[in-house]
Amino acid sequence: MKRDKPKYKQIVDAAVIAIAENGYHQAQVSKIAKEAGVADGTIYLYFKNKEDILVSVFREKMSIFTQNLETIIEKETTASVRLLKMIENHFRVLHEDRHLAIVTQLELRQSGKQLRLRINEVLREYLNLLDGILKEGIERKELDESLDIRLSRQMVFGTIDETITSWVMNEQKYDLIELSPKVHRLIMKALQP
Amino acid sequence: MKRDKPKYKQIVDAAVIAIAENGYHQAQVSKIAKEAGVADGTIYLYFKNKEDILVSVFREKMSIFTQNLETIIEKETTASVRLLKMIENHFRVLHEDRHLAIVTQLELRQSGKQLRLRINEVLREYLNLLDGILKEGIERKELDESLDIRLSRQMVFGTIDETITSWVMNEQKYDLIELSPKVHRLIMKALQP
Amino acid sequence: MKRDKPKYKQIVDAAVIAIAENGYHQAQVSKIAKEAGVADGTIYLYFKNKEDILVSVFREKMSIFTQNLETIIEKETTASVRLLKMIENHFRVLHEDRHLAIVTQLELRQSGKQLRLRINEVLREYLNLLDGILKEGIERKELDESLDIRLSRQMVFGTIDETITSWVMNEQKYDLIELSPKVHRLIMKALQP
Amino acid sequence: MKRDKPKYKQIVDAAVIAIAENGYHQAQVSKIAKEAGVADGTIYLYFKNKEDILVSVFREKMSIFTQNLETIIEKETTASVRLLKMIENHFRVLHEDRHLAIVTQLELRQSGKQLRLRINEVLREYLNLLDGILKEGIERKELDESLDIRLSRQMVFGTIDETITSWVMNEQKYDLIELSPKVHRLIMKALQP
DNA sequence: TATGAATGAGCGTTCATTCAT
DNA sequence: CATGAATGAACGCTCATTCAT
Repeated sequence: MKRDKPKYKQIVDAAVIAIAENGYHQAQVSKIAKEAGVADGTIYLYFKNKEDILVSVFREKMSIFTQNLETIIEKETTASVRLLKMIENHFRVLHEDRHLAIVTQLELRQSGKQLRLRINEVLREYLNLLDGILKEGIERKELDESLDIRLSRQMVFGTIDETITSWVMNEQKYDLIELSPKVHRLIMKALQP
Repeated sequence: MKRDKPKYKQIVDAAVIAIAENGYHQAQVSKIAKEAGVADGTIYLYFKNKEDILVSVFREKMSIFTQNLETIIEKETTASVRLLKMIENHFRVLHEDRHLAIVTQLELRQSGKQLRLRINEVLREYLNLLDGILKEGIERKELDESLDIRLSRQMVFGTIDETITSWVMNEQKYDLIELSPKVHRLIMKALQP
Repeated sequence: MKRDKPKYKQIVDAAVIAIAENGYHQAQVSKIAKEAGVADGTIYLYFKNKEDILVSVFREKMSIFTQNLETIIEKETTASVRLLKMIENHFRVLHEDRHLAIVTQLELRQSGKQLRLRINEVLREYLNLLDGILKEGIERKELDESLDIRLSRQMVFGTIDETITSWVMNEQKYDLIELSPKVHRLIMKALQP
Repeated sequence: MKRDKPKYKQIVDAAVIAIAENGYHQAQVSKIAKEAGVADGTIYLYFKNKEDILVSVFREKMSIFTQNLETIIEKETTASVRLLKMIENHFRVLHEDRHLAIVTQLELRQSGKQLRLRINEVLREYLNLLDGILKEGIERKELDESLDIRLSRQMVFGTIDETITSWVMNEQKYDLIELSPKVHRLIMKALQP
């Protein structure tokens, strides 16, 4: 409820760790509380219920991607570079936070339908930015004007998502970031005029 | 354990319906048993535990995709047509079985890490066939020889998967099958020399 | 749900003992289950929830009073004797079951409003029989015809109830049954023409 | 602990309102504090614990009945008139304070055994005055000399209490005060020589 | 084989009370 | 005196699994 108090972020971060280390279904509220160094009851001063913690985790962390992407769109002008930076950003953030990668790619997807829907609302914002990049790219003739926006977005996001999930499932053995140019090249080939 | 007895398939089919109609977390063993028309205890004569039912659901249903894809590879010779037929097949099977679509795209993903790993083993077989198509296409110069197989596979599967999930989440409002040529065209652009 | 199975009565009786010995708020479901010699979960095969156990306790036990009173009304013909037998019956049943007396007079009254209302529905049946005795007594000129039925019923039941509660609160030190004629005489004086 | 400070009465009054409006089990300390316009912690400067608040509520409010009854005994001389005035007083006070009526007749009875015993101590004072009226009435031959004091008291109080509870449960739909003469007449018939 | 009654471990949430400020 | 953020113990209920018949 009080999202600016330090304890709020403290609990969100603890939740990421607890879920990553124990799995979604084994991340009991008491474990999150212990990880955060607060009492069980304290959780409920900052969150309505357990689902609220999980949505908050997603919203707080997803905002990193969204904010970075907004900055990228401001700084860069071509669709191609914007997409490259977007991929790099997406890969880098998750590469640098193993726990977060596990949580977003594997654990949070185990949530029930209700939670999934609320998570998708948050994701929508990120995808809207991606749509914007694609639309502007088409207007500027940088991208193939016969492209279907929705389908293109699904390809871009689906490819990125599948690449990361594969990497997480392989226990993050290889370097994800250096895949960026290859992924970018593949995607651009599909999108170019 | 006895996978050929009719009751085995009966329970697997009941599980698909129970999960699709109630959601993963509300598909209790007793509901599956009732849907199958057997007693709760009977389930355990055919399956080791609940997870075993779910893995079996995935294996039995995934084999439809795999078998169809094997036939496609036999009949068709070019990578492009094979991929088109593969997309069409994938879309058609799920378009014709609403329950199965919901289960594979949404519900089964809510399972724990252990189950997901076992499901991925089953999926591997399908992806291996896809890898084969890509490899042969490259050898025959039909596809860009600089392609990274894993990355390409992730793009193809990621795009297909994301497209279907979007469709399911939109309550299957539009026609999935007629998206096939557009998805195929997009993918081929990325893969072509 | 299955009220005729022996385990149903077993649990109801266990609940009376558990509540009498521990108090309403300390009679956890697990204590009732232990007292009944069944597992916690078994309770829920026979009762919808904890409230359902408590309503059942009251209904099952109250039916003793109601059935006895019906027999008394059949056998006896005058209002005076019927009331005497009713008082004797009420006192005797609770005198012979210390636990039940504690539960009905003290513990069950601690229940929430919802439960209280449901308990009152059960009690209504008993009070309706009492109303019948009073009405018939008035018609036969055995009782004062200027009596207000509701008020008279409240006096009769209020006096009986208060007498028993006092006895329970005094730790059942004196003999309740032998109070019957005195209570009867007092009540009859008020009701007689 | 400081019962004369204004904040003490402020909290007691807030408790009556909070309990009447929310029910006994939903009248959390925090709600009482809010209703009283003080912080949760402040409650504990004036009361030992929650039970102490509730006993105080009963003691403070019961003193109204007791004081009025003492005045009545001083002013009136016959047992019959004293009882009539007592009934009228009891009915009037609760008729004029809906919240208090709900709290004393319904909500406060949901308290645990410990609290009920302490409440009964407070009630004893009132009942002692009633006993005095009855004893003096018998000595003066206004009442039947064969009466058992305790039993008579139980009848008088039981009838009054049951009448009020019925009225509260019927959502205070009819006029309670005008029942006084009828209740008085019924009781006097039982007590008269 | 098939049954289904019985089991019991496991967990999200509430709320009276405390105590540092 | 007053505050209100923090505490943590306590409990009803579910459901996968077993086993006597």
